[in-house]
Amino acid sequence: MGVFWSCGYHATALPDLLRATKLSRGSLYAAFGDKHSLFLRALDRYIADALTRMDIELDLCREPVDGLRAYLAGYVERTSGAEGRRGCLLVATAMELAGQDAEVGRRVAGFFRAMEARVADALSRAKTAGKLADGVEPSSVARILVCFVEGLRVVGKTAPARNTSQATADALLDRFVR
Amino acid sequence: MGVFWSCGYHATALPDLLRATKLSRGSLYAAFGDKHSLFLRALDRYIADALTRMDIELDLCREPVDGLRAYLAGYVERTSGAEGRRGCLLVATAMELAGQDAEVGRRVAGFFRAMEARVADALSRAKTAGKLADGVEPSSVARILVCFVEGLRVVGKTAPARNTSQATADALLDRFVR
DNA sequence: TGATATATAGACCAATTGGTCTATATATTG
DNA sequence: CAATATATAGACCAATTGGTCTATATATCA
Repeated sequence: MGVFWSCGYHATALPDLLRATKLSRGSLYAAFGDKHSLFLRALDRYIADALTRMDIELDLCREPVDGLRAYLAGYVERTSGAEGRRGCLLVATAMELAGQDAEVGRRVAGFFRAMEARVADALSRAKTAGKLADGVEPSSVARILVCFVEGLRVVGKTAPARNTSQATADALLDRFVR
Repeated sequence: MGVFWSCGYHATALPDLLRATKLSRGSLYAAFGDKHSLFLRALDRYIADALTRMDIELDLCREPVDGLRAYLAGYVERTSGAEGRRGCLLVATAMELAGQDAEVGRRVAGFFRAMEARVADALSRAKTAGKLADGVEPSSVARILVCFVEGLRVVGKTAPARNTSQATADALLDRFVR
């Protein structure tokens, strides 16, 4: 997964994968079929990891607004400095392959849907707890936040300062919570 | 430019470029040096186009808030349906190359800076005109909007409906203007 | 131990990559 | 018209691509 993450699909060559998996050519093809299948497995793992992390951050037991803060803080962390420069396998894949490769496209779309649903759920809980500003619609704000964090990943490629990104995320969320 | 836009840097092969430029191999190399230089030229053109378009949308003579609405509407347009699925050369390049290729990295960072400056300027003008909500800081909101539109480009790869994206953009801007 | 299954290294393959070069056309110009 | 400059098509190149296959180790197990 790491190689695809760092280099992207096309720029990852077989020798890179052999080095990373410590497998021989034969074993790799026996285990995964081909490069594309292996990539799909890596992408699935990346997506699963991201969603379980979200589930932790937006834990149902927690104050929903605290969960959203944690969720945004996580993105700030991963999109600044060196981590930011490394980028995101999902966003890179979305841009590189989602338009042309149907199997990839489905996964990418599914991820965005799943992420949006989780954020919307947290916002709904915050709303019933009376923590949202007037006229804030969970489903709509969920879409805003998803776009925002994915945009952070893009801008993160220029390795921005953590403080700046954190302040930006705070400024955004503050318009929705009370 | 179009080929790189549709396919990305690595996935664009020489024959594609020959077909697109209607040049012979020799002429292409005589004119541009190599694939990388040609790509840089395409990227520069794409960036220049994007910035002049912004300058039109955010025209100084216009009401600044109207300008911001036009700017967002333009992104909504380009990130939904088939146009959305095609994606954005700049975002794709940011994800594919910005981390590894310094020349590309500089251009990408420069573009984000230029875009943010333009948005911040429009917001400043809106603020002095008393059109912004209380406590809205132009520089901070500019960063928010840049992240948002770049996020739109990412999510746009799944070809979302125009109405949804437009409603999302409206909901966001409405939090900042009065 | 000896027999068998599994994994390894790496030779090998056709196709494609980015890039160079030359012989031929096609304009341009005197 | 002839002479020259320019652009063309496409042969050619070494390197690399994803992928297959075989001979050799290395375990596993009776």
